[in-house]
Amino acid sequence: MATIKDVAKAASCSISTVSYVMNNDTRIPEKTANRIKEIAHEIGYFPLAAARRLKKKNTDTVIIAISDFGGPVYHELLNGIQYQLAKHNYTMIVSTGVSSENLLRERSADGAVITDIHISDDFLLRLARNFSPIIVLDRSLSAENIYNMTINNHDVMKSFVTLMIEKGYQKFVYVHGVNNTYDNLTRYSGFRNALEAQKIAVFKEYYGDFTENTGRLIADSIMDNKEEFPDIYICANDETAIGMMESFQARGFKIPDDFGVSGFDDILLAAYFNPRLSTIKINHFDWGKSIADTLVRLMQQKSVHIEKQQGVIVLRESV
Amino acid sequence: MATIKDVAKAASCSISTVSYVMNNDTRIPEKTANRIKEIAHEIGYFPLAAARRLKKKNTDTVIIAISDFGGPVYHELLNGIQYQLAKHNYTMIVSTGVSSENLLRERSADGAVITDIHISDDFLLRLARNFSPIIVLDRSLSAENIYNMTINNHDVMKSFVTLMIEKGYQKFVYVHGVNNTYDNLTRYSGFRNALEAQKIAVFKEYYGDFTENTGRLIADSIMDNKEEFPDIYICANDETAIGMMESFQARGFKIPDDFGVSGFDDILLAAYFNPRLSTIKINHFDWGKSIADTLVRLMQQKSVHIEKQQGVIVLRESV
DNA sequence: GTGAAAGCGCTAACAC
DNA sequence: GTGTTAGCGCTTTCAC
Repeated sequence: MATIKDVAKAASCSISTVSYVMNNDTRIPEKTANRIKEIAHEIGYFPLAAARRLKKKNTDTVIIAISDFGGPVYHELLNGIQYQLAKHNYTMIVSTGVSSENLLRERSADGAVITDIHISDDFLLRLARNFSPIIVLDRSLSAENIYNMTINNHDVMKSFVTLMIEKGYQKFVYVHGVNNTYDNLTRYSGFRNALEAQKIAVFKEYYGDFTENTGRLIADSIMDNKEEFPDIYICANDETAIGMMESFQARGFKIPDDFGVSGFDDILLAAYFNPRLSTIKINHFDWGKSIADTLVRLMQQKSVHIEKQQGVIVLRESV
Repeated sequence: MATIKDVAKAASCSISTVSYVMNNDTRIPEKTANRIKEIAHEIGYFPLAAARRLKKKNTDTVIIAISDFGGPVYHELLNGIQYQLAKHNYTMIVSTGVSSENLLRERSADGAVITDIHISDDFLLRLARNFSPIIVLDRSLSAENIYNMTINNHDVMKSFVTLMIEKGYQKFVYVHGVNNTYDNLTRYSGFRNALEAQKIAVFKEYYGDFTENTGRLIADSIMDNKEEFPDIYICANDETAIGMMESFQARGFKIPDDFGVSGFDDILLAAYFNPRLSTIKINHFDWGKSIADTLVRLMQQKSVHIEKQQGVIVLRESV
């Protein structure tokens, strides 16, 4: 493997000169620099990350720990983060499961974004003693070096349900996402609060997992068991809502005539589905960008001002 | 930041003893080892990746360079790779765009899997001079240190189209994915070859990009322009096929009565869509596992035997 | 403008 | 069983 020594030898100069050139130090005249760059290119030399990191004490890298590579939501979020990070010349690496824990523990990056429910609060709290900054998207966790950049799930869901009550809906069902997750819990409590404020009881609840497929299964079981329909199904996210609508429609039900269905996220498909899905729009790309900006400022020891990412209500045809 | 020195000092031993303990060297008696582990844990010490990598000349890490975080296909592929890599105690990192190139050039891993059309052949060829192994999934590239683990797109597509001819279909349309990609080109040539073998001319071709949304747009434009329908639309992948079917059905067409539609990949939704989509099944999870196994063997300098991942024809209702 | 040399945090060969 | 030490490939201070 070619090292800085090989280049120095081939260029008959010292390794420090090569290092200066590789780092575009202006002290080296252009002519010399170009000659050395050419030699490096020819040899196929590029500085080894491990050596540079050890010396410089930074990695110019950011870790995004996600729970899963699927789903239309992460997609846009990751694109937004990557887009903005690239502007600041940071390298982004995405990981799941045990890989994330390895990378974090060994401090393979200068900053981290966590949205993986499999990583425990304890792990993060320990990590934060030796690692900063950590931005969490999937929980509310307070400690030095940990920053929360969540969505205003509760407030926007409460507004949405209140609006549905004003539109005349009375019997409300909530279809949960993965239980005990921050997103599900906060959306659910917004839902409850809206009903309680109007002294309306919850008609029924179902338990899903944020996927289209489980949405289909829930609707199938409702129809199979001939359960009574509410006025509206408030789903924890769009995918669940779309899965349910697919099953209901397959057996001839009309939405919103027979009952309404709403989602959360505003994924691409939401606007294309028939009926077009009413939902709460989260601009995941923008969210990603602001996460990246905040992370970069934190890594540069600059002050940050964090606000919750705002969801906005999008009324279409399904309610 | 806590280093090995801090632990040694706190434990009143040498840094080598700490190192042995952290690496579970059996020379250190359990009692001592536990004491030192406890101290390390208390201090919050964990070996720094950069230092270890520099010394050991390996990273125990693998890079997966993808072009995009979206889509149901990558999802399963990545899960399969991660699943199998974890068994061998490798850490997996996923990256896109310029991040991938940075990581590869700086040799931040011991092996790489490439499925990102934005990375040029030239880049890989240069990289392969200083980096091995590299497994490519999205092209056919022959050089030392580069290994191809592609799908038998051509052959299985040819078999599928031949079968369709036998079923009586005569007028064939091909709906392309992203042009010039390996997957699209090889599937298309399988399609062409099947027709040529039976002296059947291609009825028409459309140009998509592997997405559901573009599939919808293509179908919309076909109907808007009142273009003549073929007997069957052979789509480059499932998402395109499903997008087209959605649009056709929205305007009252019946599949397969009015015309057939086929896909490629067998994504989860293919089996749930109405009509259930006939397609060519790629088991992406298994593919991912065998990619991981091969990569691990290569990193261990063991011999490998590579075969193309086999697609299998799945006939359902849409043709 | 260029070079010599220290040292980042770790592993492992070698010595005892 | 434990400690001493060289050195991985770089960056950067300091000297000239």
